[in-house]
Amino acid sequence: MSATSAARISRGERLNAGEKPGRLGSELATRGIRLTRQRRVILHVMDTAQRHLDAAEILDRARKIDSQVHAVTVYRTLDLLKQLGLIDELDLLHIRGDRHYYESHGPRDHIHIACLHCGKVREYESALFEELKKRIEREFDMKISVTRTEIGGYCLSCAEELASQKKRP
Amino acid sequence: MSATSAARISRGERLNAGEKPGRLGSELATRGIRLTRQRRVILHVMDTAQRHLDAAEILDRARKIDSQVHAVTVYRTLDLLKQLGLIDELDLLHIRGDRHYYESHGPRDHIHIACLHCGKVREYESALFEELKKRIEREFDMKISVTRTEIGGYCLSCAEELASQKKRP
DNA sequence: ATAGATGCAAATATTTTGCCGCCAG
DNA sequence: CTGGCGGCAAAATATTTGCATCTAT
Repeated sequence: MSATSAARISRGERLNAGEKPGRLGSELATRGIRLTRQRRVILHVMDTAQRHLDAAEILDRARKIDSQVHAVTVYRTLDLLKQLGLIDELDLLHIRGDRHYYESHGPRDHIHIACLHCGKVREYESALFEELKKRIEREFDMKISVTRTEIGGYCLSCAEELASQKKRP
Repeated sequence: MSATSAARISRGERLNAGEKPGRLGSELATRGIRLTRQRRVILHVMDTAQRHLDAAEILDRARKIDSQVHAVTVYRTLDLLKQLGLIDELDLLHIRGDRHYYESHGPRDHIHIACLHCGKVREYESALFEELKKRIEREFDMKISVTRTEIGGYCLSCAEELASQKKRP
């Protein structure tokens, strides 16, 4: 087709050609992996996300930046990032259905703590958990390469809400 | 249809009418939940499983006992058991695709430790993990009702296999 | 120039739903 | 007897694949 790249880019948030890549982009560049226009957009979405997104949400946000991004490309890019260990795939205890959620993961592991009622997810880093991992590596003769810990319960405000509903339903 | 229950039951493993219910069956009975023929079969499969099964595997095993069991019923029964908190739904880090795996869960939590190469899953109970949960409950003012910890790595034999392949591919 | 990416459509895979007849309690 | 269940088919959802075309390097 004859449209230029610029013409495809929406009016909202945009990615300048010269913009410096985020963490994920740098990682791919380091490994000599081709950085296409679509990948740059998807990586930007992942790099700047403030919460866990599923594939459809990633697609939505990517399209707001560049309407030409396709669902298939999102899936393929997520696969690539998973393979490289640059993102984690979470299920968050299926609180909101069976979708998968993705997060760009930094150098440290963390535990996901989710409220089963309001769905809010908090993160928690813990020396105790690091200790647990070390112990498992020793006892099972195994080098751990990925961990996923999801804990569900009711946060204080939801617990109160539910308790008061129980009194007068 | 006019076939009797007995006629529908296959020649292999079978469930006698008088057979005492396993843990899951007792739980449902206690709660006054109807125990149909199909549920009995599915609960039996879950109660006696020695490893994590996905829905299709549960269906297969159930059909070996009673060929009339349907996929829909398996899904509905699994939902029921999930709701009641009698089984856990695992993803096992998607080692083997995006299916869900189920296990009847006893009184204690355990951590799942999976080899990313051979797919073997081992379980691990840990006082350290219990301590971690207590600490989280305190720090987040939250009553934990479900946890899921999945740890992936390469077991000793797979690590060796992979290392030797690397030398001469 | 060319290996590797993308787009599109169609195929898979998995799980859910509506409706009706059936059965456990 | 009767309200909850299960069967069936069809729908909904989510993800993957084949192939032709395009593009980043």
